[in-house]
Amino acid sequence: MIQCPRGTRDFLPDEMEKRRFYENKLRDTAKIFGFREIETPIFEEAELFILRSGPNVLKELYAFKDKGDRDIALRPEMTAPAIRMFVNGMSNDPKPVKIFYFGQCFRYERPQSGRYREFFQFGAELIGKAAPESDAEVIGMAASMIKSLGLKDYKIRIGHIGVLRQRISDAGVPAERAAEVLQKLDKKLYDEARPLLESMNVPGDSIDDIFSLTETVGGTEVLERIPGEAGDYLKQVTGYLSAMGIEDIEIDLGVVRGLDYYTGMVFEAEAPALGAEKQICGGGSYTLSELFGGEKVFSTGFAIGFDRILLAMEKEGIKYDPAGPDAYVIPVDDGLRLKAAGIAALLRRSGVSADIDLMGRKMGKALKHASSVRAKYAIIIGKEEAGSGSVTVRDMNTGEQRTVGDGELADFIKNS
RNA sequence: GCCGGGAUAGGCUAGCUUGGUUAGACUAGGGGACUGUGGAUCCCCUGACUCGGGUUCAAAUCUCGGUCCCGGCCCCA
Repeated sequence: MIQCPRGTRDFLPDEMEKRRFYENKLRDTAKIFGFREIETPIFEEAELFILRSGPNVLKELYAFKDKGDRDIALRPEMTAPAIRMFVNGMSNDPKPVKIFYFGQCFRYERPQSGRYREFFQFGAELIGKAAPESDAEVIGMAASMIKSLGLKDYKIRIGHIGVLRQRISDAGVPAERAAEVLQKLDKKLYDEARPLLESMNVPGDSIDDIFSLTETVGGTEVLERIPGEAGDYLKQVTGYLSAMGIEDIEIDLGVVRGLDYYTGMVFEAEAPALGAEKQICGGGSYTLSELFGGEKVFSTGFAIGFDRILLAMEKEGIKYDPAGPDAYVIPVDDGLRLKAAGIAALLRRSGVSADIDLMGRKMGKALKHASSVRAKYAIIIGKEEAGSGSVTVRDMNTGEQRTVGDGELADFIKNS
């Protein structure tokens, strides 16, 4: 037997129906916010991702040479492709450009719960503006998406990478070593960060100052403790969010987010029930287009880990019930199979989902089968009714039956 | 990449400690009891020891390695 490659999954019909249902909830929310869907290739030139994330991403990239000796990589995320697309084909579109995408991404990592080698991301980018108002629009959409799925136990945290970068730079950390420091701070590894900073001749009171900044966590009231522009900026962001009715957010200047290209506001959402892989959404404002040969354009975006958020919903007991066909057509005997095929076709032409017995089952077994495929109605094609151009319709929940003329059948089912 | 725990029909499992019947049950699927009425009951059938090597008269069981899953570390764009 050949199994799925490590870290990949098959989606059986019940699972697939559920995924489509929730994907479409996310799409609907994005459209309501005025975003439009795009699609980019599943593989790109490896260079694209190296430009965005640095050469160390290579070890977790599905990268290979194609037959034309091109360096290709399966996409590990979709922000870089989206911005590449913007630079190539949308840079003169009216601003802001608001786009969203849904698709699979690939990372060569050790799989565990909520982490696959092939996984699905839903993301959006607002390109052409980075201001409190547009940042709030993006955060607000992310929050609406999570809510639209019905997830209850989650937390959204907003930070500002600019203020921390500035403080580190002011303290005398050379620019090329900032990432090292930020990485320790992201994990709140103060015991490791302190000697690191000391080795860069950062004075002790500056270190304490940096640490306390990353510990600025709480409701919007902690914004009072953030001096200067960044504090004002976040105040405005939360002001807009509040006007949009979004209050359940936390300020956390310890939200660092790994990459260099984030410039200001950053945010993430987590579902605590998921344990180690609890982050379900991450984003912020950035500039990336200039790396791909375009003009420098400020953008704000985020991505939702679709697999993880479904997992979190499952842990909360959110159930999805797959639907069955509206009608299941059963001929009473073999002489009526042609008529049954005609009735099924009639229903389908009218937009009623209709399944039909193809196994040659007898009445009893056929009804049982209709029940197990969750049909709403069984359409029984019998000799007696056939004479008068009608069929028997059985409500599979109540067991009630009535005779309906062939011509009225589709409307009868649609209107029920 | 590192540490640890697992894997028995489509699903859920018994058996493994202490090697020895035809690998058992439940569920599912197909058929029948029942020739035009389901979710009940009964009967029949289908269907599994993750893969490969080793030990042994004999391996689901002991052992080594691979694969995959799970928990944690690293990473997490």
